[in-house]
Amino acid sequence: METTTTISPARQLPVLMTCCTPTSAVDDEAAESLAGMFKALADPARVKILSMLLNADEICACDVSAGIGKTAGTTSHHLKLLREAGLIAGDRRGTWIYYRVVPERLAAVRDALALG
Amino acid sequence: METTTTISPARQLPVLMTCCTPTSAVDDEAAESLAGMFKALADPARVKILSMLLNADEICACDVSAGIGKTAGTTSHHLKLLREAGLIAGDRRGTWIYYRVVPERLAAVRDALALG
DNA sequence: CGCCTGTTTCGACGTCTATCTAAACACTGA
DNA sequence: TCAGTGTTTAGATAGACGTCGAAACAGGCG
Repeated sequence: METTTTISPARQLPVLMTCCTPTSAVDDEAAESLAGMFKALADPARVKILSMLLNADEICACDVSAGIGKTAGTTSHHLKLLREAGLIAGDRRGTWIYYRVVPERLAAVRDALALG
Repeated sequence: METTTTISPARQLPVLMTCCTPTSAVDDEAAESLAGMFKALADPARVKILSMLLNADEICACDVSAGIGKTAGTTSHHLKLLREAGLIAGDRRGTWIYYRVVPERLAAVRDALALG
């Protein structure tokens, strides 16, 4: 066992970086939280939903099911996961529910991958 | 069933966008591929590994196990997943294997989340 | 060559996840 | 109020995933 790490401050970033220790970089809670956001995106159906939301400012939930080719129940399940991850938000207007992305939240995920 | 989507060209992006259809935005293969990259990041242990790699230019595989607090077998498993996703690359130099991130690949994931 | 250490693979186990059907809930409109 | 449509939840099932211990493999070193 030998530690042979090279520190590169220029590559450090605020989200995935905590300090300068070569071994452990993020604490357990941060890793868990970050992994949770990635997990919310780790499904083709949810990627499709997100891409629909990125192409249109907002979409009716009634269109999502057909858009991803899944049952209404399954679609509701995926929307719930994305909602719970804070990546999308929906509000009911009369009969239908309209969903839209939460840009700040999406930016947070993106920034975690920044290379400085 | 009624389609009530609003198109916003300014928000369209090259990765998650294919055309202007409000329902389906990315094809199945693209969604699958993108979801696969997110899945590779959808675990606290792998997030930690990536953050270690972002803080240091390269790290010895022998340090990863202690860094994430997992068995050698489990650590090898996670490194393999990250390697197969193309997010990290490792080369053997003598006794040890040194890993480093693949910036272009990481940037690809990041760009998929771009809001334009 | 044989030993040692680092790394990977294997087999197994428990948990989580995606998916469906069917039932329950929410809201609108007559 | 009731009927109809959109949405969510419940129950069930099949598959994927994380984890471990132990065995197998690989490369230095005496």
